[in-house]
Amino acid sequence: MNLALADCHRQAATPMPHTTWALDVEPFREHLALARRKLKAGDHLYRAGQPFNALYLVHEGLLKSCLLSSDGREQVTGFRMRGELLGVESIGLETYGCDVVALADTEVWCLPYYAMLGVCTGNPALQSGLTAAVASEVRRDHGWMLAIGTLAAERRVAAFLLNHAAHCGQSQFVLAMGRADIASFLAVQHETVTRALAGLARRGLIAVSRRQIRLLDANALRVWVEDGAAVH
Amino acid sequence: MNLALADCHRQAATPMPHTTWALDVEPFREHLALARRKLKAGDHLYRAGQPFNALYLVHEGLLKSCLLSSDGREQVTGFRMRGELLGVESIGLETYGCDVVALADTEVWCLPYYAMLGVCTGNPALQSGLTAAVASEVRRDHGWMLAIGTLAAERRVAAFLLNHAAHCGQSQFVLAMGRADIASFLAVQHETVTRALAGLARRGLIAVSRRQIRLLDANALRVWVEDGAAVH
DNA sequence: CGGCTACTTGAGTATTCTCAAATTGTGTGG
DNA sequence: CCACACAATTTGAGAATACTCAAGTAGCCG
Repeated sequence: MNLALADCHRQAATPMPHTTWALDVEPFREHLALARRKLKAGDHLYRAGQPFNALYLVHEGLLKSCLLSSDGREQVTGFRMRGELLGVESIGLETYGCDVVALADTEVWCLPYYAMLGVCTGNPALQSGLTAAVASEVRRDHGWMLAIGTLAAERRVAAFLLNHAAHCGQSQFVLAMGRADIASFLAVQHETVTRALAGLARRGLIAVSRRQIRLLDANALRVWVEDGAAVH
Repeated sequence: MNLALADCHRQAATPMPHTTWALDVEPFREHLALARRKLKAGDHLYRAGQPFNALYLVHEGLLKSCLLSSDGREQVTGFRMRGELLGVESIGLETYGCDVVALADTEVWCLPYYAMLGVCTGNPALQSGLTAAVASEVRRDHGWMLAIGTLAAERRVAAFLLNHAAHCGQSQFVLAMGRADIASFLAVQHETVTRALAGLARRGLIAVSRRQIRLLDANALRVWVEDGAAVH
């Protein structure tokens, strides 16, 4: 059963679209007490090196996951919003493999991993669903590899906005992440993100004011992204 | 139990290092007849759109997986060699989500997915191991996102070579993939790969002749890659 | 109202891309 | 076994994108 029904307190100001949940937690809820955890912008959900013991399902807010290499390089590997899973990258490790930081006020549901596995025993569909959820992370990452490998900076930013709009279910939204986070994720510099947004606005495809974004014509934007690739 | 023991016919010319298997197939072998499949360079293991029904464990050879977008952009999302799993990105889908092509003469073991799930029922450790294998794919992808997002072209190529050498367990090897495949994977142009290899050779870090590569000093190479990142 | 951080903008530079051509290696047929 | 066609790789030169550094602006928090 989808959890969207549980979400009956949404505010009129922000019409909540139907949420697609990465994982159906109801079967687990029957056996486990799912703790909630609230975070403020800047708080860490977990850090690389801490004992891995739980996955998290985002109920509200936005988080980023960051990978830090031994020599100090840093990479934002993804953003997660309502309905998405966190921590799957660390399954099979003893400690978390990256940092996850809230970018806005956030609430997550804790899914104690080993307890989950216990519930899965005797219910193959559950574990299989978990495996599928992890696999979909792989596909998501491959999708971004495609974007980063084949699109110029301005089109990457456009693809990012389109993706964000699709997740929000809205063409107008406020980016909780800063330019630097978007830049890291898209493998460009933060000034380049700024200029890309300005460029998209100049083309009449979007309206930008700081973190407030509005897609003026999402379809035209998508066509423009794909057109650039066709020029060969 | 590790399958490396089964590999007792290796040729003297190519000393086979201890193979780390992405998945322990012995428990499955007890219940399933694991078919083998041989491919020649250029053959497809599977194509996007074909019914998803099996994972594959590479026993010998090398393959690439490619993602093709609706508007014609193409991206190599990874290379897989002995011991590595293929098809995990398609778990949860009805059809495979990308193309996988052999880059050399290759042999894979077929792991019929739904039969595997059957075997996993009643053996939680097995399914949990499969989930962990998928999760490690996520980590691998994040590692490459880090490299692509934070390293200049020449250093990306160096990182690629170091990774390849580590997988082979040798500092001298023949790349089965062409410059274009490496280029797509690393998000640069194929001429850039050529120039990067020439540059690394000029620095005395490697020796290159077509696809024959030799790391003259793997440690120095690694230090050089990480040094470039430290300049900030 | 400071002081701070995030964002924007500009100018010059550097890396990488693009396009073209030359070279090398490979496989095939004579 | 050689000649030839083809594919992959290399190299060069100029152009373009994106980066770097620096300065200025704007919003936010205390």
